[in-house]
Amino acid sequence: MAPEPGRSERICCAPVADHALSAGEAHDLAAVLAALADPVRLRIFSIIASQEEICSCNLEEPLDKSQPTISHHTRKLAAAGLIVGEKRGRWTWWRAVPEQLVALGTALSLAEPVEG
Amino acid sequence: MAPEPGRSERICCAPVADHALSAGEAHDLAAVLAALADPVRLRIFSIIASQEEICSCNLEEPLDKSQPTISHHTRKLAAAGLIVGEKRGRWTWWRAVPEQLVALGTALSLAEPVEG
DNA sequence: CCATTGGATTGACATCCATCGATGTATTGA
DNA sequence: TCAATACATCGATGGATGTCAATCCAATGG
Repeated sequence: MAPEPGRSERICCAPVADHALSAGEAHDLAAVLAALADPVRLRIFSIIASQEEICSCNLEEPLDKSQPTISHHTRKLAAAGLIVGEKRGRWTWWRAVPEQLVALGTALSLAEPVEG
Repeated sequence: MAPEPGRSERICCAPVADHALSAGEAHDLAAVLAALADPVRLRIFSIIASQEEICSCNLEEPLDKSQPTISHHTRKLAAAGLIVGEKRGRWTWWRAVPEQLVALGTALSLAEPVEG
């Protein structure tokens, strides 16, 4: 389901404010942040994450977006490792990946208050 | 220094995965995420946040970007409430706003593991 | 085998955005 | 007053992105 299954989008453990990020670190972290930096994707993710699992057919109506648009956004969220989809019968069921979200929160957290 | 000083970009305490975000909540949160969803801005922020304070003149060289580009990015980070600038003499000194980063991390963290 | 349905893909379009050269503005120092 | 400097702003440009209509594909059910 994910377009790039082998691609490692795992976020490293280093908090943003701990040291100056390298170009590579910034690139990887920005990719995951970009996946959430859209109101529609953020709502899609919150709907998926706040439930056990949900199929795409239940996303169009509350978000008032077309089916291709929903498909486009779920694809991006999956590519970022934030959700995973499983095709059962005719429907695709989406689940959130809590580990990736927690890793993102950790990466953004201050290691310790900047000593002033 | 911040282009929209009165604009409230403060992130609410509600984690993304706790409930389905409203359009307004998603809009506000996505705006802050978008500010960090760029490799150059992420590196700028990490440089600023990992030091006490720093002036813009020390950002161009390590990032290999032009002065207008750096100014453009610092403006966006400031608009998102992630950094604040203070003009002292000829230089503008930038400091990170830890509260906003912590608030972002909180908003993204899982409130509690989804009960299966 | 065929109609239906969930949903991915394609193509097109409009918009946003990162980037930089050129220029403007304010401050410093001579 | 004038040159130099730090930085903001403007205008242009190329690339990325959100959106949807049209289409294609796969699975279901008759």
